[in-house]
Amino acid sequence: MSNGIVNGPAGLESSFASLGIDGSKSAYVPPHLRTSQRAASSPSNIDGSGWNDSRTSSPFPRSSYSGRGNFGDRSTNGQVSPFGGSRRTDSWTERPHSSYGGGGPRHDSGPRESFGYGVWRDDQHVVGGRNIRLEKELYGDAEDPSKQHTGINFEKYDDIPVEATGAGVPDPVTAFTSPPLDPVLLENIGYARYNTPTPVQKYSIPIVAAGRDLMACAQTGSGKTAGFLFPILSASFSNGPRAPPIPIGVNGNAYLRTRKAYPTALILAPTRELVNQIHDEARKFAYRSWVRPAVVYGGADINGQLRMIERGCDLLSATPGRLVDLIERGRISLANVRYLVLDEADRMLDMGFEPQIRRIVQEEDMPGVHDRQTLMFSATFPRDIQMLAKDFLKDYIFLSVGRVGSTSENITQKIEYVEDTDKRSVLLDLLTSNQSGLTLVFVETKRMADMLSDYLLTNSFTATSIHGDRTQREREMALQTFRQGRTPILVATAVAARGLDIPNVTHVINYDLPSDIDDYVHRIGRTGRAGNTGLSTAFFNRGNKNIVRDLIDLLREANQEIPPWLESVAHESGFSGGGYRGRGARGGGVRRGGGTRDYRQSNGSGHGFSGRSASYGGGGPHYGGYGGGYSGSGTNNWW
DNA sequence: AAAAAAC
Repeated sequence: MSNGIVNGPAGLESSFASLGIDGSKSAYVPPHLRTSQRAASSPSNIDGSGWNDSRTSSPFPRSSYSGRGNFGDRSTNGQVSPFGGSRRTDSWTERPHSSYGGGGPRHDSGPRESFGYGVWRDDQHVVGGRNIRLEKELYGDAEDPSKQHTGINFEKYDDIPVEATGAGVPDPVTAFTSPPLDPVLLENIGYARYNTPTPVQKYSIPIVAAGRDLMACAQTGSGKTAGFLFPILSASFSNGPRAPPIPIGVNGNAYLRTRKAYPTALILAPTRELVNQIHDEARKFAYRSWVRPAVVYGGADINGQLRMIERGCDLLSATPGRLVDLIERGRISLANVRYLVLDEADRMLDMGFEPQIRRIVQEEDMPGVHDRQTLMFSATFPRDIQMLAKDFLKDYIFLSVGRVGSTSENITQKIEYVEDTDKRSVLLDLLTSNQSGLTLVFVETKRMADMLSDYLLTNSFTATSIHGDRTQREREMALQTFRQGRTPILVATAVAARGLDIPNVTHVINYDLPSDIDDYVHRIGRTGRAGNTGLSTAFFNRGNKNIVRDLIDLLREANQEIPPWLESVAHESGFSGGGYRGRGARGGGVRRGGGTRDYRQSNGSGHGFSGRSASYGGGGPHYGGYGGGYSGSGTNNWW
């Protein structure tokens, strides 16, 4: 597999095209020359300063401030809207980017600039016309590997065990149809070439549509991002924004009073790269609608982000710190939030993040738990985290969904005994023997990430690194060149462990094992994506004793070979509950018999859950037999 | 002890 090394990435080429550079004839740009051009085309360059901002570039559109639709650009809207979706607009979209130049937000949008963007006006959804240039940017070409996706065209869907518990679980849908999905969203789903809903989507769409809260266990690769974006966007398209909380027109014009954005949906995630990834998805599915997706995170120029949210901020993806900053500055209000999503929720609620989340959700102006819908997603959901999470949820449905093709089938997990002093040379051996696909190497410290990537470069391996001490620009560059196969080896700290959806990662190497088994689960989840196989290799030595019990349990669950020496180490470290047990509060075995379970289902919880969680095996034809406990499924070694 | 996340 070429990894796209040979064929220049389409995104880069199109950026070159807009620069007047013929990218197609010089696919390779030496690293030392790459920076300025690449920086300009970086998908996360959100400084908004002109043409080079590929993600927010074009057409920028109407503000979603408190008064959206009540004043201001009404005349422009009027000119755009009548064309609806049927009118071809190619000629308009071929304008050179330079017409937007000069930087800064544009408030004087002319009619043609609104193609691709709709508005909410007079209590109606006025859908924007098509914008072919934007479509190419959002959806790429079918052949472009860097735009490929999870969640398409896999027959294995029907084999995946699903368990939904809670009172009154709605029947799953079996296809993308309208209803229940908004027709505009359906068109966007078509543009993105998603054909069939994944299991998590089959359930999340009706659950969210029914107004229910949700706690969902699902791996990256199971389509969970679309799992929350689809129902949220669908309902938003139909219902429009909430009325601004600030009385308009005390003096006839609230316009001047506030530059505050009032997002309808807020999505929180633990790393900057992850919110970026979510934002990219949101842009695809919000196309032509009134919903303006926005993204804010630290480490990047805040002024560019301010300009971006001025141009519209209806569905906001954010890391917690920067969001709090913007709230303090009075530029974002959460008063209009209808939907709150915590992605990688177990991380968001663990010790490091929980206070910030609590502040955002409970101590700012966000509507209370009964006046919003709250959705949580994660690949792992320890019991203690479930207990914490219920503070933010109301009568929720717990959904547990496997991956496309069980993880045990897709990922071969190897454990090698390697002393610290030998790790480097063993790594070189591994890399030499494994040449196709992308390799992700996890280390425990930022310092080690630097040292190791430097060592690999010295030994003629094209590697780069990503960790929290690198600048945001460097981080995004590393991720981008990795995705494109230009640097097919990425040395990473835990920053890259969760959620990142990178096609073609064929090998995950745990150069240093994490001390928490859930972290291990997240890390190896970067490979073995839908329809592909993946290899995971871990270097183990006596310094990793703390994880040995959980690791053996996990390997056994996944039907993996367990090296005899590993059992020995486990024996050495003793059986009695002395083994490391994570956060202590998790019940029983770590993998809990084949899936993370709704803690409300276990006996003795004494929480008084009413309505006896109705274990649900799915009403659709494909889900028979997957009721509580997965007892009916043949292969159920997933988690 | 380390990593992540705001300036």
